[in-house]
Amino acid sequence: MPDIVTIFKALADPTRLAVFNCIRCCGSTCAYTEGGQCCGDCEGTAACYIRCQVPCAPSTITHHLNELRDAGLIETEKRGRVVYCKVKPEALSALGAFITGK
Amino acid sequence: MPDIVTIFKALADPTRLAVFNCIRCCGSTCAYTEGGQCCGDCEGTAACYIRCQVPCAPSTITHHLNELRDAGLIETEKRGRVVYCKVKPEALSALGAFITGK
DNA sequence: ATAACATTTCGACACTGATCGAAAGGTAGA
DNA sequence: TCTACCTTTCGATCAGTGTCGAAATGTTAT
Repeated sequence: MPDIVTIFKALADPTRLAVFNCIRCCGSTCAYTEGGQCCGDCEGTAACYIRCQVPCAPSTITHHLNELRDAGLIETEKRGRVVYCKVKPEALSALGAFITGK
Repeated sequence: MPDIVTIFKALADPTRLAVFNCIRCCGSTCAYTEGGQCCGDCEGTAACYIRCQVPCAPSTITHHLNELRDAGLIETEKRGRVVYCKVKPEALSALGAFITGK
């Protein structure tokens, strides 16, 4: 269980926060490269999903996904050549605990 | 009203988070340099309070207090040569809104 | 097998920011 | 006024990290 500073650090970059929100708004699972079920922009396409929402190089996306995973904010699962992500509710619980003063 | 990334950034440093927690645990007001009412370590003394809890140079404390204030996390008030700080509940509310998904 | 595609690794670069010491600015008390 | 004290400003240093392109890895389809 990562500490609260690590969680804050993971969310303290605008690009990475956008990636996190993107994963989050897809519901429980989110295809890294499949057409999105949310926001509509990528609907039906097979092009990169997150990259469409958050324009930056693929290697940068990988970097941010690693940071989010290491902070315990998301889980990733690789199926074929596509990575699926979902938010870990425990991390949000840790944030909630911080707000209420533990 | 500062955005959520700014708030995360302000809390993403261990030293600054310690400063914030120190201010927070004093209740609504906290003397920067007066003896503390919490934690006990500084009780009765007139020496620097926050610096006793968070050992670093005075200029570093000033820097972190500025960051926290600019992020809307605390309010500061100078009375004489002493700075008094208190947490702004609105900032914690903004964090709560992020957790619940706005 | 070969091509196309999704992702990762690696190296490099630029920028941000945490930290300190020295000096300056204000304030309270002798 | 003079002194002691709390705080801030300034400049410098140094580590961390966000970003990218190129190359490598692994997977699916032709």
